[in-house]
Amino acid sequence: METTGFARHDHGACIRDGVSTVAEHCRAEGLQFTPVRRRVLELLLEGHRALGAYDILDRLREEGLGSQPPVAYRALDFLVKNGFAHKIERLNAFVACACPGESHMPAFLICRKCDKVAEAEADMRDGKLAESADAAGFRIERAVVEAEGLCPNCSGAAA
Amino acid sequence: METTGFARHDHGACIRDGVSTVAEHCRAEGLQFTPVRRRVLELLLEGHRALGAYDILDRLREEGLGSQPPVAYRALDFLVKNGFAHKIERLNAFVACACPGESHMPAFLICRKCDKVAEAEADMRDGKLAESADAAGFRIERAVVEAEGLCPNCSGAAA
DNA sequence: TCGACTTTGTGATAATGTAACAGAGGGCGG
DNA sequence: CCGCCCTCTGTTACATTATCACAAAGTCGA
Repeated sequence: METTGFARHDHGACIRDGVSTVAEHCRAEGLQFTPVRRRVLELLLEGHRALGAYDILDRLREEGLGSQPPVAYRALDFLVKNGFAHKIERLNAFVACACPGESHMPAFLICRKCDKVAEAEADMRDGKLAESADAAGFRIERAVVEAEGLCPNCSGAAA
Repeated sequence: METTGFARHDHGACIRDGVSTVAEHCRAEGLQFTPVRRRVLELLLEGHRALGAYDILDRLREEGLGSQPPVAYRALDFLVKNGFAHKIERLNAFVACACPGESHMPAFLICRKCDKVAEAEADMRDGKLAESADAAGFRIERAVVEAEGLCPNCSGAAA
């Protein structure tokens, strides 16, 4: 999988595609893609940035879609549980998934300057960590992989 | 680096060594290894478990070493900043570093049953993630790698 | 001893996340 | 059509995690 997000691309299509892909998945699996959930996904897709739950909540409030924390958290839980979004633990924030519905071990590249987030494939089944875990008899079920640094745009502009 | 923490070992020595190694580093670098900081490190070393800031604070309070959140957070900040402890983002909790003072890219194996945490070496400079990052022109500076699963002890006992 | 600096004590508050329960709405068998 | 079940939503209250600001105390070298 390639790391989109930093590269220039047709972002309007990016949002439309993301939403429609998720909508289709929901239809296929009998999940309810309600207005709140759709709107939260759209917000997450805007900008490939991680948004805090309260940022989301503020936007929902402005739009009359809900005003209390549980509204935002429930929508986010739904998206995360079904693989349509991910939580960035380091930032206590959320991003839309780059390939919704596909089961995968996501890794994230977080730019510390512009806060954009790109998704990459981690696949802990190879590499040193897997060896260490095997050696210790540890069974990895999930993994959080979050790399922080400078994205190509910010790397050139200012070190 | 091997993943101690799950293996049986002389834990008394483990704590003593951890504390004295850090003490020495502090002397060498002119850092103040104050009673609060020392005690927090000891608490973290007890059990190879991640402790929340407020767990720490409760213990400090019992012992008359401080009663307000900033006391615990400041000691933890000191330990983390100087590489004597790490924060586990997934748990909002802290663990003592397994090899204090050495600069490294730590990874963590977190048992979801007994909550023990072992430290391993991640080294993002090889593997798929590094390739993806390179391809995207992203410069990785730090990385959070936290694997969750079952440790050897819990894996045998109950799946 | 003085002065600059670091560390600690303390109260207040911000930011993030949950529990619990009542109401709204939709599908479906009767 | 009715009533039931189930999911989703609205809302109050609260729990947990983390930071700010400022004063007091300690450390250390000149």
